[in-house]
Amino acid sequence: MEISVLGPGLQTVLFHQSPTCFLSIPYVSPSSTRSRNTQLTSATTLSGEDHTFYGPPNKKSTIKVQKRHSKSYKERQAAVVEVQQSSDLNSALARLGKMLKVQDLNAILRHFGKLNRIQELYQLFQWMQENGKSNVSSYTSYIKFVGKNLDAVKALEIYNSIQDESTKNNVYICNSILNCLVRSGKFDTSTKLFDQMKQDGLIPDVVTYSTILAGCIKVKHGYPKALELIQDLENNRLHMDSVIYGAILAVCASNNKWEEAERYFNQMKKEGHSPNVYHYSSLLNAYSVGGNYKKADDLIQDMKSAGLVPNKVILTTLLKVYARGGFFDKSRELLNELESLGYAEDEMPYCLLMDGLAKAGQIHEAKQVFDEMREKCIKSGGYSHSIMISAFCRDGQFQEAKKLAWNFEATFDKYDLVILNTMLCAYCRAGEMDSVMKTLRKMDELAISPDYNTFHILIRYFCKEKMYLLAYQTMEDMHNKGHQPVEELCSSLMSSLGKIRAQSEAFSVYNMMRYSKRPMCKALHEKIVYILIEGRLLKDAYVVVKDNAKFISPPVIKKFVTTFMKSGNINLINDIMKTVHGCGYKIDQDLFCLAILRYIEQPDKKDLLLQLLLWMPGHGYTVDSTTRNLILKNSHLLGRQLIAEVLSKQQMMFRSTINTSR
DNA sequence: ATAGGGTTAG
Repeated sequence: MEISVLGPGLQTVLFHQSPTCFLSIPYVSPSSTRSRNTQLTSATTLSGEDHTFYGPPNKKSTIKVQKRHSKSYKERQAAVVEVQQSSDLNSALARLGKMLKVQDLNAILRHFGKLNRIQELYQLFQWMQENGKSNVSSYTSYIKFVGKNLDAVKALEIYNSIQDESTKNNVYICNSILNCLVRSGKFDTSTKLFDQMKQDGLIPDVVTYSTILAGCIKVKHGYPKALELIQDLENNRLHMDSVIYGAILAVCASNNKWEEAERYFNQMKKEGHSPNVYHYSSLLNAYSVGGNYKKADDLIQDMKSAGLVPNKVILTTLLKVYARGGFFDKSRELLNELESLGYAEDEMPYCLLMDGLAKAGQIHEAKQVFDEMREKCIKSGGYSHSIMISAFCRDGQFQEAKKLAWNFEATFDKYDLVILNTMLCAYCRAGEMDSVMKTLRKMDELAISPDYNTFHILIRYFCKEKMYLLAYQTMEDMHNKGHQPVEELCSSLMSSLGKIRAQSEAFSVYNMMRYSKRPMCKALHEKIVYILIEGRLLKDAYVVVKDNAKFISPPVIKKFVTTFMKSGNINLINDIMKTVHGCGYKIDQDLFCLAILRYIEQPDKKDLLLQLLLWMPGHGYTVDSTTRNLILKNSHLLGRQLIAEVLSKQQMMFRSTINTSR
């Protein structure tokens, strides 16, 4: 059929087996031989488009070819449009698919992708695979569009389903899937996959590095990772380009690294890249944390002399520098300038000034800016409320904070995690239980998951209200979600739970701290042992003592052993003695007495008593006369003969140890 | 013949 499309005049040329003809076969994934064959046919058909394959130069024939060729091109173009517009994709493909080349199908694929026509995207790609009309570019685009439609998992599945190794290592395909992961916030997955790809033979290029670097901007601890990537890039003899510089500058800015940002900025200039407004903006932003207005002003001058005009973002960022630096007169002046330029129509510059004032302790002045915004009817998305509510909370003005939170709810019907946390904080501090519960229900309705801050606010509040079990449950939730509460909060909750006799909950809080990655305060071990003794959770106490004896004071160890001898599991008595002794604790005579009393009460444990008596002398202990008499008095229960033997043996052994040590 | 980045607020 291809022949009929191209016209009979070209048959000989097309089927003439010249070596160059093979060169025109595009790269095809060797994953399926079927794909290869079909590709070969279509490639042969297509090669007619390339005039270099038409043999010796012959002007006349070339023109002729071109003419015929453009006819087929037009037909194909028409078919592309028809497929794109058809209401039944599969039937259109059945009709027209065979005359379309892979690149035509790829164009259709991109067309569907750009219009988010996901269903057709899936269908078309499937058809292309089944008919052996897909290549590396098809995968690249397909993965990109599947990922763009927020289905990074699906995109990853597609990538993982690729069998052929060289396709899997293709840098375009790798970059495409890595970009999907980064954009959907799966940064860790992207870096792990990147490492795997390198191991499997990927040779990354600058695009690969800029893709991963982009992920470092939004992620915490992104800075060291970014440096590692830059190092890796240099080790691979690649050069940083303007895009890479843009990304690393943004990473520096969001990690408060102004010196490093400055260094990269100068380096890029030195290498002949002209910074654009984004590069300037990132560096300016890096200066804002330190409020370094002198550097910021110089940078603006530099920017102007490079012929760039400071835009709204640049000027707003400059305002941020002034406000963070506490230069409120300069900030106000710049805000006026922004107003006259029409750059202060939304709340952002006001927010920057307000936040700067509030953090400098000038709450009243911050509130004035807030009120000024209302007077000027500045558009607000709720940020200014959030800033003022936090400011009031920080300043201890909980009633004001609460009122503003209510005002937020009355004014806006839009919530996100930050405003919910801010409101929660205000309600908790003001003791508005109803509003707290209402806010939590709202959060649940909106399916906004609580974060570290939410949990902390709630736990603190429940503790303050003496609702310790609720605080405990909240902490358990927090822990299960993978957040580690700060130690002070754990420690205070642990003590409070101990006081209300919820000792096993207290122990559970202790374990949350114990098995977190952070080092914990040594005094907590002793604290929990005390609580566990109170709760008669002696087996748990034993575990803590065993693991942390060196942090536990002798009186508490003594209290533990005493309690254990009286009411702990009798089978563990000897173990406890040995362990505590092994930890360097000198066991008092009254403790042995207590243990022996337990054994006398339970004659079936006489073997354990004998073991203890035999263990003692070797470790510097012997029974005193009272205990000895006690044993002898009860020796009928234990076996007279045996007891007499063991006691005399103990005496002999003890004497010999004393003699040896002399 | 397909892949990449960057700016401001809670």
